[in-house]
Amino acid sequence: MSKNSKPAAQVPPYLETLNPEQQEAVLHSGSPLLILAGAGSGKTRVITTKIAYLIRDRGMDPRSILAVTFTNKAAREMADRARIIEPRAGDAMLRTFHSFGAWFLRRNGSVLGLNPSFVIYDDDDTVSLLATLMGDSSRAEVKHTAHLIARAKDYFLNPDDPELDIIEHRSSFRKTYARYEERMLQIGNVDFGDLIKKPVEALRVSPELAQRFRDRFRVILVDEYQDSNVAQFELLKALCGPETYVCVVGDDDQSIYRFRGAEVRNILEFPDRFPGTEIVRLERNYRSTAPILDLASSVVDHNEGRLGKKLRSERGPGKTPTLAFLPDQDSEVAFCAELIGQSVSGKTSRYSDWAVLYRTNAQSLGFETEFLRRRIPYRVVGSLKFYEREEVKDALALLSFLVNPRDEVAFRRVVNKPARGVGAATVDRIVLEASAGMFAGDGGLGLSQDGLEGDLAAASRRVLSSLSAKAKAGLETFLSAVEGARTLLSGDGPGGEDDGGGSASDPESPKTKSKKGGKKKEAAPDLRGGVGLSACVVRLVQDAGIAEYHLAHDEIAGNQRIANLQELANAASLYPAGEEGLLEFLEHVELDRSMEQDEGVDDAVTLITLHNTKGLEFPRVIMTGLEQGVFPRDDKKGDDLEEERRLFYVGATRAMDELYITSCAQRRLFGRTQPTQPSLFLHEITPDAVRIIGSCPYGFTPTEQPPADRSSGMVPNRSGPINGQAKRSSDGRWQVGDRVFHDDYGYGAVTNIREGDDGPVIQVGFETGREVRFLSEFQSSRFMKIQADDF
DNA sequence: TAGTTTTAAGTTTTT
DNA sequence: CTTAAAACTA
Repeated sequence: MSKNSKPAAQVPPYLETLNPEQQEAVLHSGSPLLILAGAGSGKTRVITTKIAYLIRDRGMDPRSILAVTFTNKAAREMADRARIIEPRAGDAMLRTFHSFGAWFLRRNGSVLGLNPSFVIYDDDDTVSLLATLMGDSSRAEVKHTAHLIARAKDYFLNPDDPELDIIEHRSSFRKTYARYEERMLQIGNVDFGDLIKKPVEALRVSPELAQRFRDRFRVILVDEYQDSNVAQFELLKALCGPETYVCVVGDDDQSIYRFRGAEVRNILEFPDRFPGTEIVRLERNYRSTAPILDLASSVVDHNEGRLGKKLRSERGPGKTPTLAFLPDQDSEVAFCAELIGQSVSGKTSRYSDWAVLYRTNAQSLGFETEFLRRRIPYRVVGSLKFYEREEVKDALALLSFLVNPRDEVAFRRVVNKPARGVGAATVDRIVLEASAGMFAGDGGLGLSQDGLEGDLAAASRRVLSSLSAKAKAGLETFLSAVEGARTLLSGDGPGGEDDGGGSASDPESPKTKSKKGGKKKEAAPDLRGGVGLSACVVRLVQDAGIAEYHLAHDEIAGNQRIANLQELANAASLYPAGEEGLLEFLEHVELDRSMEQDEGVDDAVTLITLHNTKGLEFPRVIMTGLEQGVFPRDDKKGDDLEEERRLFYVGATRAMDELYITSCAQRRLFGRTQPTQPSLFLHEITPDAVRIIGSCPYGFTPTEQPPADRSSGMVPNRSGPINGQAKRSSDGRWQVGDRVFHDDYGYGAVTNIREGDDGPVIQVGFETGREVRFLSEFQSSRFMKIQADDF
């Protein structure tokens, strides 16, 4: 309704399929723009089209466009879709806030004294560092403090900021925060919060830098703006000059990241902060049928303090959502499996049409084991377990230390792993020596001139001579491992050709997979080093003894540690050799942990937390665990409760055609079964917006009985056929070819048996392709022999 | 001091 | 019930 008043006539053809509001949003120019986009209103389409339009019809240089999102998934999707409309969109900068911050700091961090080869500390690393600063404090206390520091950075608060009291008023916190910052600066690494906060500081410190960026980015688009925090707002402000075109997109009803500093006021007050803002509302929902939207709205309507908007379904009537009351979580899992199984075998849907939503990651376990048992293919989204594994973190610590020898956290983690006689006392001495080197006024060696400040490798060498023989030898092993990898990394040096490490320029990784040499007790585990970086990773992991260390554990517990290390090395092979490539790899690992585990399974049910569903859609959705204490969590009230309610809204509006909600009468928590109350949100649903099945708790009236023919099948008893016959597991000996079922790995067959030190070791090949070795007569609860006809 | 056993604690949600 | 931290022993 403004300057772009007659679109239809002059609109390019690719815009004609947009509705009038969407067109207005795409064509708008001249003033800041706030797009209030309800769920399923074609928001991503508008942004991608707008990018394409700016390039194609407004003659914008793609490189002058910056679009930021909150998740890597969203960034990728946006890039893909924009490129389809306009190939040159590939040159625009489409990144997450954090990835943009890292990109920025690598190039411009020097104005703050930051070395370009910094490593990004994750939450665990910051806790480790903080622990060294907080000496006698308990682990919980350290974690809490780490959280407060992260929060402070979200709010763009420094240790000396008066407003820091909002976060924590105790003065001891200020001191700890200050010491943490100081230590971080010495180490030369950054945490997540720094990726946002430091760019703002850099832009403020250097007006020339700010001007350069304002000249470069003429257009800035922000997606999911309702989840931005104060620091991100400051970054946006700092990047914007008077000429910059700003467009933010969001939905206040979908703000679900308050807990990590998201500030809804950013979107509520955007028009005040950016004078002259125009607002476009997208209120036509193309995703869900009307009954689904009715249900979602009836709950979120209970929130106060929203901008208020009315979503209309463009799809019209549909199936009434179903609310199932179930006795316990086992029934809930069975209910979902049954529902999906019947629908798929009845050919009314595919597995990939379905998504199971839950509040906490821990809830996925039950679904995983039952789906494995029933052979329902599934995909768990966003479980970042891989990078949290001990062996993977060890390998990454080695690589981090290689890049930044001042990295105390990484050093402490791996210098004495496996045990080499370098104990805590020795490590403390080295750390002290390193920091002494920083301030040493003794001109004796001129230590602080050539970049050796805080260098733990250099400090180690300095103390070597004064150590015991054992510690000295151990430390030398470690140092030479790192040194060897450094040579391999930088010089493409000839590197030992011993172990298939291969030259870094080997064009393809040989697929000559042989059996793992089992019998021999030789030390070197069979890791293969493929191309480029991965050769370096393998070399380092082997030389430093990490591979050997974890191989020992594999034999005992039947774990996958060596395989995981191999997987990490494989991931590294995607990056070029050399320090540049290594930095890229590490940054990717820290910033994008979503493993693309689409291993061939194309038709699979999605298991996902409610938070992770943002931006996604599925034909059929099951929201589980609608009980007080689970969803919402019991201590939630006020603003926090409203946020949980929005989370409900987000979950429900993911559904296109069918929505199911489950609630259990009792649930196991910490191993104990406890009675539960139905979620508050269930009470808030308009009674006729939902069809209820199962036994209703007090306070709920069934609107309709379930169809008689189905109700029995819907809530089956726990004893499946497999369970019944499989119990007699451990009688008799194992033979090659025996069928097994394992709670974690699923179905498989014994492929090899051999005598180990502690009894027979059997090797099992699972359907997923994994080969796992198990020791003797073991954990029969997780692992059992089954009969052929069950299989 | 390293590796084991015992005890306590804990699950939000994520870049 | 599972994991991490303290406590304990060889």
